[in-house]
Amino acid sequence: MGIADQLAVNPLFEGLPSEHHQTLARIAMTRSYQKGQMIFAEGDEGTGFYIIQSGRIKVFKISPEGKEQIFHIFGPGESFGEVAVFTGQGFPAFAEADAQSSLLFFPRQAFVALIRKDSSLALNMLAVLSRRLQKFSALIEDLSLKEVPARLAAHLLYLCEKDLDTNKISLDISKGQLASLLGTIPETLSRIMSRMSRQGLIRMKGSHITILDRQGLKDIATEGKKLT
Amino acid sequence: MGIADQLAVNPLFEGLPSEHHQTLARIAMTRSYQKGQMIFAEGDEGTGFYIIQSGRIKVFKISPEGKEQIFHIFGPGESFGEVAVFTGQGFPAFAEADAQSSLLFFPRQAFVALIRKDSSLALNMLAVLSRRLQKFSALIEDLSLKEVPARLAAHLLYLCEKDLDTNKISLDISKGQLASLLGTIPETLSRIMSRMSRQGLIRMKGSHITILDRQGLKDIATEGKKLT
DNA sequence: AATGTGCTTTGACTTAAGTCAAGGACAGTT
DNA sequence: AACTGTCCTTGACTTAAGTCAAAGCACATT
Repeated sequence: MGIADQLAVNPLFEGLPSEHHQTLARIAMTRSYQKGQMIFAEGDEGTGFYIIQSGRIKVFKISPEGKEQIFHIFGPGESFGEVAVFTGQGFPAFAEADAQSSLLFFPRQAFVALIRKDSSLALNMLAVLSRRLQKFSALIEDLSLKEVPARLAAHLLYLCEKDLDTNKISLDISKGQLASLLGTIPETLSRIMSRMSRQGLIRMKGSHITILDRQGLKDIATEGKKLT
Repeated sequence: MGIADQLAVNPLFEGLPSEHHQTLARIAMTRSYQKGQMIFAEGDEGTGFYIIQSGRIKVFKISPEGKEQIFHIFGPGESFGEVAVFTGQGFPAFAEADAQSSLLFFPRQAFVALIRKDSSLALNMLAVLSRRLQKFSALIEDLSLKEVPARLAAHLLYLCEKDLDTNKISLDISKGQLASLLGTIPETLSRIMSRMSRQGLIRMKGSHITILDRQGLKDIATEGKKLT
């Protein structure tokens, strides 16, 4: 499948005339990264943004003490680094390959020129950023208003929605990373997971989790119900 | 000053041809709100967005227990509620007038039609949303990676940047609201402020704060230095 | 000046979650 | 099968920040 065909099915570019997909494919540059390799650092000049062809990218910040908060882990088809393109300031966070990854890089100038010409592209980009803003709102809400058990419960239910009708989840990230994604540390996550197991809310076996009591989790996630 | 003239100096609309300001002024509707009046609730359908002519708007979320996290307090010239326009989903938070306010409401359909025609408007909107995303990133970072003293120190320095060269700040919101903005509660904020006073970092007199040791605050805000 | 109402501060206490340190479990390699 | 490194779990302890309750203050109104 050519690059233009990949772009045609991407939410950012869907609905655009196919000659625009051609143009986009021409300005895009393919870049490969090893697991653990840094893509950009916080403060780096935002010379463009990325779309993931394959692999997985972790976007995060680091505290002075070295603790890391993962903002999001992006997978194939998703884009990141757009914000710096439009603010003209540096990247607001770090990005690192979480697995061997292949990315498409869109240079800023060329992309902005395109967006100027095609207002559908602009609206698609507005939709993508707006949705991200919503995600961030939810994360802020969780971090400041909810305790770790609630955040975990919400996250498990979220993961479960993807492959609905089954109650089995297989984590595709390490528990340490999950902890960072939830704004906590591995020890705390581990303790809370065993409490949830003991209470019959979930069953855990390595990276496989089965949800046993959906309602129970929902109560903890949204109703402020406590986990004993 | 007519509405079109106000719009011409708004970051969202600057640089646009003046006939577009006319058009925008035609589709905008003026709405007034009393202090404490709700503008929209979380989940409400996003039928448009707002620009503040005068007054002050608080955008926030509420936990099941009733605790509130303020996302942002917007003042004259700023816009809010855009996200729902582009995601097509409901508003992700509550908005309430924090003072008697006069707003301009831009209905979704008409505004999207305009954005379709004018790519500069689209790019301005992208810049506004991107900057908001950056702000949110910073808030997430603070909430998960930093303690309350660091958040307060950063906020004081931020307030101070606005009216530079003087070290005096006069809070235009209550300390309770400041606490909520920082993701904490009034009691905790109060204690930390008196610790900062005792250490000679700030002087406090009602809602007037003087920064005595800028570097000291900076160390706490960014270097993970502790407040004894 | 007196009263009341809504912030703000302070004190004593509780609690969620982080730190430090020690074992386990597990996967891949030799 | 034994080894090695990494990740996960558990336990004992510390700490930041939240809760509850009681003053204290300040400002507006009568």
